[in-house]
Amino acid sequence: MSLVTIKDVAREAGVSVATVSRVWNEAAFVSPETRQRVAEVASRLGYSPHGAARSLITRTTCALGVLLPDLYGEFFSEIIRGIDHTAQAAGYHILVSSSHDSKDEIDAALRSMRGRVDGMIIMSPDLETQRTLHALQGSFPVVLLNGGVEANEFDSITIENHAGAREMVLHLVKHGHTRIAMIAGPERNYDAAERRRGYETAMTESNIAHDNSLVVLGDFSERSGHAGATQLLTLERRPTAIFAANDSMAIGALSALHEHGLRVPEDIAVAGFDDIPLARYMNPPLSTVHVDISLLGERAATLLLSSLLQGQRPRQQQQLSTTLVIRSSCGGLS
Amino acid sequence: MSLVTIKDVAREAGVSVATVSRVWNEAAFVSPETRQRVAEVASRLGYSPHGAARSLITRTTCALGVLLPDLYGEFFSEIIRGIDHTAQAAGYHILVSSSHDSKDEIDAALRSMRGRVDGMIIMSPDLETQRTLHALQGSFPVVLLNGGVEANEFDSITIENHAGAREMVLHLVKHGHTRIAMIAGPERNYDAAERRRGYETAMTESNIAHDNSLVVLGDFSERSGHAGATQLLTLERRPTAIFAANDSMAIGALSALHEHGLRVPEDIAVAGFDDIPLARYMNPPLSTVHVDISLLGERAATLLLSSLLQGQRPRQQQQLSTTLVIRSSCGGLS
DNA sequence: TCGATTACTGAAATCGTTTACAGTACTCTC
DNA sequence: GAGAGTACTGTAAACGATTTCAGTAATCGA
Repeated sequence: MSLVTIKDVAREAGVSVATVSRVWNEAAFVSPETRQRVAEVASRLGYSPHGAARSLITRTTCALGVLLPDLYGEFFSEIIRGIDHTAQAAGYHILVSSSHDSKDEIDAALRSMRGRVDGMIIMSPDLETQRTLHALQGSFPVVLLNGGVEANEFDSITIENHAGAREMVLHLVKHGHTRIAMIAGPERNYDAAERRRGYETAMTESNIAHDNSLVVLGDFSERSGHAGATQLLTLERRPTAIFAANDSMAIGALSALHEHGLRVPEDIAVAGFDDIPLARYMNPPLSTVHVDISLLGERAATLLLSSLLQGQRPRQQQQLSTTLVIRSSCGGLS
Repeated sequence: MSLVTIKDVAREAGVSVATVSRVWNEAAFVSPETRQRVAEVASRLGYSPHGAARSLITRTTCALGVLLPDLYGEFFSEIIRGIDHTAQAAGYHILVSSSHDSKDEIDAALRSMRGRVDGMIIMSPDLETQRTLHALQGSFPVVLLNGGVEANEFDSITIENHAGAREMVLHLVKHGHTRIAMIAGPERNYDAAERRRGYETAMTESNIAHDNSLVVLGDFSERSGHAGATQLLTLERRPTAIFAANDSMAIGALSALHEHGLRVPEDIAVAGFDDIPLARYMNPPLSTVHVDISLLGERAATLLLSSLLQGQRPRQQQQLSTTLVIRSSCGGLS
């Protein structure tokens, strides 16, 4: 693979390396014959420039780093998909690294990506790690997903977690539910915290007394949703609706309810958050707060690319809006 | 980010760049005082070595390239997850690139990764592109996922598609089904072709006359599974079981059946392939052919890493075995 | 015919590292 | 006190590209 260098091509074609480089980059004036000959030799030898060497001198790698907390489920695959599509269209690669929760891990990942990427997209919903990022401010083009850092330190895109959750809960209230349970996400997770806050806001606005036993904690996995719902069913006064902080947990909850012989939505309503592609194929189809996840990735990549091209410019904070998608799992189709 | 170089550190610490390099790589003898001083200056200046420069001289990038057909759904997120975990543990990064179907796209992706990765994991189920890969043989460490290339050209890992599909269909037959439909995958897709072949083998072995109208084509998406099932329901003699070439399509099929008011498995049995994490949370829980997808990724990464370390060695062809997971969607729990 | 312009090409510096090689300054050993 | 080792450190040559600068040959206008 990396055996044939620009020198080989130059020697074989009887020109200097400079000329080969010029042919390759279609830069300056090269006579048609020379260009032709070099191109021919290059393709015969199977030459393609060495990325590292190139980026050493051009000071650009044409690669974006992507740091994610963990690669699990459709949520992350959709994000990566969005980022990759946008990056690829602009001729960029993406360097993915997952499972970075602790400060040290993030630090290490950042260091080891130095000189390999032109900028980074970081999704670090854990509230703890925000401080690490703080230090890094300004030294490197970064786009934050689901940050929760103070405004204008970084470019960032956040989901309208609070508004979306509030809206869904209000919808449930509107359809007569008052005992609405929530399967919340990890406590230290920013998105989870905001969604929970949205739930609480809606409950308060609806003058429903707060009942702590109605909120159980999950970790965004189907398994934890299943466990959460099971726990809720043991309550003396059973909730009439369950709002899960993401679709995976909602799906786990659905399955737990079925196991207990409960009908959804007749006996108990269920709603999720994210609208992963599978949500509409559930039985019953899952009502959820729609987030265009892949768009989230696209936006992040676009933002990062624009900041690479434009250099210094004011930081941008974007919000990704959510919409209610009412299917039949919450019984509020009317 | 890339402002502070080894020279800066050297100057600041009053030593040569060689010494700094030695401290960093913990290589040769450096006096404790010097080491201490250099380390202190380095961390004060926030130095970390420039990846490109480093890999230029060391001729190693500590990165693996991953070429995928498309990043969609849990299947791919699980694969990437498996690869990333293994790579990370070995101190490697992964460079992901998706949506490469045509020969030209794969070519371009391969070229542009030159000098940026030490080896590649390629998943190119399309039978067409196999020829492109052929050309590349031997020039670069490559592990193929779901290949279908002739043995011993590359390291490869393939799923036991044929055996798994056959086993599932035999299971359905054993439970009394004779009109078994299949929602197959894309025709030019290797995995899809093998799974279909497994279905046909099982039908033949069971002396069930082949009925072409029982096989409809999908593209591995939920949507196409939904469409496929809908189509099958229009048949005069309705099938009593549907075997989908992957879980996403099976899930789509489930949803179509529910919409038509059919009970699963009482009216019609459904089975899938892959056992994505969600399968068990379906309603009813989906019977499927279990594939440890994340292990597939891990194995691929492990294989590639070992070939990087060991250099030339005989090619390895591994098979990833499948197991039947009978849940209630196919009614054969007994 | 001469100088200027144009069109093309090559030599060499550069990017930020690693590493072979060549010192230097000790400490031992006899 | 000479020679040999040891422990450390610096110089400089790579790695494979890009790019500035200068040089050459051909063409052109006067």
